Amino acid sequence: MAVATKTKREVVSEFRSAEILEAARKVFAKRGFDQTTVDGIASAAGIAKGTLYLYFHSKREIYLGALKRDVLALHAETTSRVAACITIEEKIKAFISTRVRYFEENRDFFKIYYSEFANFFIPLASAPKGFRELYLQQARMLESVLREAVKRGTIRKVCPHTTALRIYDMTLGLVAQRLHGWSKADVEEDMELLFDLLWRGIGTKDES
Amino acid sequence: MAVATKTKREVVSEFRSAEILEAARKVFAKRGFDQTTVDGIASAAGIAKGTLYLYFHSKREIYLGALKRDVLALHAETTSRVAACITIEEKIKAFISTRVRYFEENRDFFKIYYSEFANFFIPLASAPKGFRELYLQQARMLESVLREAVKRGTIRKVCPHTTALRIYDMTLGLVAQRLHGWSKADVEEDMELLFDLLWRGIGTKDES
Amino acid sequence: MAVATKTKREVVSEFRSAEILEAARKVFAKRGFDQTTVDGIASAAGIAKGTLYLYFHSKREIYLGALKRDVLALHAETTSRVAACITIEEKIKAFISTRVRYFEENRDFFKIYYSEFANFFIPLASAPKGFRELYLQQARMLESVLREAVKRGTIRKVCPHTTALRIYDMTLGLVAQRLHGWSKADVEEDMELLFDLLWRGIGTKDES
Amino acid sequence: MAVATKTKREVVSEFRSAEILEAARKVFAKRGFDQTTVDGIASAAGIAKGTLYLYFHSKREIYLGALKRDVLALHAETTSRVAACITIEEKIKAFISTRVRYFEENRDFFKIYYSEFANFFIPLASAPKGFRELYLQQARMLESVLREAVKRGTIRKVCPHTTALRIYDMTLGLVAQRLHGWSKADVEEDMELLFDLLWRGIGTKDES
DNA sequence: AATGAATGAGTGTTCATTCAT
DNA sequence: AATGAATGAACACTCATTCAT
Repeated sequence: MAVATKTKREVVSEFRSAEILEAARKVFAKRGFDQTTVDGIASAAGIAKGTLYLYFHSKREIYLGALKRDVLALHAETTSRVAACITIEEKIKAFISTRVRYFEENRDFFKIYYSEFANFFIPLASAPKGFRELYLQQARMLESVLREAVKRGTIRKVCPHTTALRIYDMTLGLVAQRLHGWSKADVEEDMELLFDLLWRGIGTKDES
Repeated sequence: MAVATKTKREVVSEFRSAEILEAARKVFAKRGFDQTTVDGIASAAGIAKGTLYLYFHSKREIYLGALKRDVLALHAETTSRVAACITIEEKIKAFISTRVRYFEENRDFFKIYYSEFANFFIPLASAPKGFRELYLQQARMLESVLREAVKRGTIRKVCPHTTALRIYDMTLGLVAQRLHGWSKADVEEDMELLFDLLWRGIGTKDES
Repeated sequence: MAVATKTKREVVSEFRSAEILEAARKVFAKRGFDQTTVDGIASAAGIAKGTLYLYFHSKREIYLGALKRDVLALHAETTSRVAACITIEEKIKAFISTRVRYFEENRDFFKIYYSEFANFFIPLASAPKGFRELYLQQARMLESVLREAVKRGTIRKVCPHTTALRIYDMTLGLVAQRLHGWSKADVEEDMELLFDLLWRGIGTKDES
Repeated sequence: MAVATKTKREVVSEFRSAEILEAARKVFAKRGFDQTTVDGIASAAGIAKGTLYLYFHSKREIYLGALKRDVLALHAETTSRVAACITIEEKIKAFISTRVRYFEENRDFFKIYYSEFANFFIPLASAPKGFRELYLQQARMLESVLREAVKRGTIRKVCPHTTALRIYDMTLGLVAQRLHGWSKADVEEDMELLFDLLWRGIGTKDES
């Protein structure tokens, strides 16, 4: 029973935490870290300010919490979908589409993710310690996919490291520009164009 | 003589402004807009806080001033170098190399530029009014270059708009990752790889 | 119980507000609006500066709050006491004595009231919007008393408007000079002399 | 020649001082002491801020200077005009009319004078040291006129001290209300009514 | 567990005064 | 004498965090 009680408490607690993080994500996405007030988060979450501090130790922790779950989820999903593909072509497509879709469905998350990414040189008060590494892991995963493909001769001898980073950049950039409304095409088309550019290059030699 | 005096004052004034902006750029690059204090800028510039307000009306104005000159300079230089090239190949290379070099030589500027770029969805207190448009102009310039090339058949039928944005993304990303120390190659090599990826694609068909 | 709790909170809150206003009145009376600092009010009230802002939105609001309650109380009391009298003689005496006594008992309030009154041409940052009207109301009330008396022939045909203003002036002046220590007489005597001057004039014709 | 030069300098200097004070009076009358900036005075005077400090040691000194000359002039004129009259009736009329006219013609001065008067309990940063005495002198002058009249039996046995203060109050009040636009009558009529009230009282006994 | 009142360090901006030219 | 750039203390207001209830 003690176990049951504890479990129930934990469940309730986790539920509350999740609620708070969801509210926080909205506010952080709209205002950024510095312009977001703890009061704002509290009222968005519909709870008292003091209550926040029962679940998190600081504004910074809330921020990281709001990022972390999604980052992990996104990375896990990306990794597993890429792994599930067989050909290099499919793997790259999976990488791009998983990320783009996740971001499209979680725009608030994207805004924070992207902002954080761009602010890595500016060690924000908000800056997580091991987050840099976390972001990099995805590029590394893609990198190893490319390395394997190069080794097998499935693609030409590109530098897996920099190429992975370029794909990473373009994927993020694609989502960003879509959010800005700079793209009128639908997601599928945008992703197709991105992949096409990547896969075939812009040379004239063998247009299909 | 009146002219000389006036000129002298103006020169001194402009010199001071430039000094302040240089100091401000450093601080903003290190801490970001919100975490930067006016006191911090003042002491970095080696002047009293009140003196700042003789040259700028607000922290925001200092920030924009710190961005604006370089943004305009970068854009002007990019545009003129691209225009000076004849072939599409050279034009794209010029676009990439001008920007990458400028950023490499003005790292503080890059940090602010990139951060501002990534925070466009988050209308920061610092957010300039027409800055979004300014950034976009560069992509548009590149876009028209691509459109022309497509029309002439110099490159295959890519979408000029999205392709331009991709190039923009990758260029910024390249610099960002170099600043992070994620690239051990020298700039030339990194740019070459980027251009190569862009130009030839990652397909195996005609490796040289 | 919910009601009780709410009431308790409200009571505490109102108590705090009142405490703050009382402290504020002292400080404003001693230093005037501009020379009073919010820190000064806070420390006079024995609370932290931030706490002030839980009860008032701005220094100005504190200032107005410190004035308003007493202004309303004074005006209400004056009006009701005057109304309770029957003869014009009693009414005027009531007007004078109510005001003089209230001010004598609330000297800090008087200083602010008087200062505000004298600064009506100088639209202070502190200047309330409808306060001018509020002050004027009292003169108008007295004016209508005088008008009625003139109509009934109880007093001679004076101009009710200007006479009311003169009485208003002299009443304020009396208190002011007493506060300055320019009068050695007791309040009753001072008021009696004022009324006497008013009522009989300074002519020699029918000295009693 | 040395004398001449010095004199010339002094003349120029006094001329500048006067110009500054005139400009200062306008600004102080419009904004009050605290809300007036030295910059504001300088630009109203059409000179550089630093130049002000060649003629005055502080903002406070400018303020006092802006008051002092007029106060002395007003007091001198009042005293001389009252002295020039023979009957008590004329003397009182002269007291009132001299002051009212001076104020009507120097409204900026009045605003400062009145404001300062009302702020005597609030020892403003602006508060002059011997100014209190200066204001009081006028009342005392009038007081001795009244005392003499009482002694001679020209007026009834009023308390000269308090009566003088009442006349002082009403005179100031009259001007104040005129400036507020609360009086539609012309100056002469307003003064006549004031004197009439004073002289005959509001009793019904001997209406004329 | 939940609250929200209380705190006080921190910030952008103003402005009287000084001083080198 | 005249200037106006430079100064830095001062101030209103905010907000992350704490804690008594």
